[in-house]
Amino acid sequence: MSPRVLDEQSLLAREQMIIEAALNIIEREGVENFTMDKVVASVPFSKGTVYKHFNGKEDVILAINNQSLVILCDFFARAAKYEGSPRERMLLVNFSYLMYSLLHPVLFTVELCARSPSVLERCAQTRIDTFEAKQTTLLLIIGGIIQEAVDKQHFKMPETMGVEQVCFSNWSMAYGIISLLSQQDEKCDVRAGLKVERELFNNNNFLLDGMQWLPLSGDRDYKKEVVKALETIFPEELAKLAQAGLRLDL
Amino acid sequence: MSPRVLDEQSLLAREQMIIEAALNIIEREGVENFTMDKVVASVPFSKGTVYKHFNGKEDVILAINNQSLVILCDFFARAAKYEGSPRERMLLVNFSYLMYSLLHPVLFTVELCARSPSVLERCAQTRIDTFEAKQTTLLLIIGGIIQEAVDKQHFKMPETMGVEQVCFSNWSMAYGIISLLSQQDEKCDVRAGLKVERELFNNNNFLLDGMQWLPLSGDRDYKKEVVKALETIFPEELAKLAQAGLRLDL
DNA sequence: ACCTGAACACCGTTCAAGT
DNA sequence: ACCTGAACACCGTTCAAGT
Repeated sequence: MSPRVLDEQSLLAREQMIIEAALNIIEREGVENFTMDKVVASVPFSKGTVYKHFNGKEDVILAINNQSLVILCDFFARAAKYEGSPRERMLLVNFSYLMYSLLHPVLFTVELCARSPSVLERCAQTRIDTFEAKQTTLLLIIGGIIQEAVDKQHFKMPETMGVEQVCFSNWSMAYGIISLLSQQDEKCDVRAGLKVERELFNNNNFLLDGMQWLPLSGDRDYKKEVVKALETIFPEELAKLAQAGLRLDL
Repeated sequence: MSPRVLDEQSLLAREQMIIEAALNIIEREGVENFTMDKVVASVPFSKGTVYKHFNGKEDVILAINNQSLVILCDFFARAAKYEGSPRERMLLVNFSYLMYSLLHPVLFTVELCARSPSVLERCAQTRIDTFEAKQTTLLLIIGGIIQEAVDKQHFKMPETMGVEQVCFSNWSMAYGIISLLSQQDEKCDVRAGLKVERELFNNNNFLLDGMQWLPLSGDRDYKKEVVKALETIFPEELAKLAQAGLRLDL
């Protein structure tokens, strides 16, 4: 009898089951209470099999994050293809990141954990490679908008910078704001009076104005434009947020 | 015989010993390998005593972070009192955060961990309060610079914003850049071509230019000023970095 | 009043034994 | 070739017993 070799198909299916089981646990109990034992218990395979797919618990967390990035990527793409000036779409991409963090708070929390050094250091290199690749995809969407702005002469690239650097400017700005303000549950001094959507809007305008990316915020009512555009791009998502009592207040 | 009651003095001394032992372990083995067992083994008290001081492992991590913030606070203060325009000092405060992350990479890593939701959720409320308080102190230093810029009419506060919001703009910008670029060890696509000091410098100028905070970057050679100021404020620290092969390349 | 460390439940990971 | 789950080492946390 020839040795049966598992086809890639079913291997992937199994991996997918594990990832989904893990996400379920995290959604019910929080990342901080996530364990491999619980995963194994809620999946029809043994520990050994689970460990054949994943280096360990941290590796599972990164795997979840890698999947989440597909959702985020879709958000980015929808924002990027909106018809509007490049600058407006840049703003919209950042707001799509915010939408993502609000609609999928657990996934966003997983992302924050996945990025923390103590987790990343325990992951399989191939999974880190996938993570990097997905991240690059996201940055390329931003890069495309920047390139278009340059082509349309809305924006003149500073001599000392490349496209990747302008990408990173935008991304790190949004990441800083959203990650620092996303742990909203506590009643804490520091974040009092800060509204994530407003800070994101303001900072984005400052940053792009500082880059001289036209049209400047003084010449356009970006607030109105963003509100309108979001309703076009994310109608169902906004409804879902409103249902949860969350309303963007620009 | 009257029951001996431990004075606060020795309680604090003991807590300090535990914190230092923990930091030692983290410095040797990394946050990801930090355990309470190891702490107890390297300290002359029993498990029970350690747990009398700390809610658990995460609580110890936050305690370390709270202490580290004193060092960071000193860095901020030194940058803030440099003689120079408010805008220059704002830039310097952000660079002092960068200096801190380079000089104390382990402490900065601990900060990233401490901020991650899975850790924060397990800490004692009083320790979280201390964390918030220290954070507020940091933001107040930034706030003082902003206030001074307003007083000197270098900067007109946007009508829709308060001082805390401008503080947060600056802080989140620096935090986003430094935290995303600080896990430098891996050879990863995304961060290729990005230099943390340069991105921080550029983004800060964009942000402040966008805010119309005078003097604008076109009217001043901030690069030269920052280099000179850092040599004045952090001479020993820069030497230590250079010794480690790290040189700020603006 | 305070401290100790044994004890327990749980977790991560491995690998010899099975099919 | 692949899977299983017992086994092990370690970890976090508690608390009855000691001083």
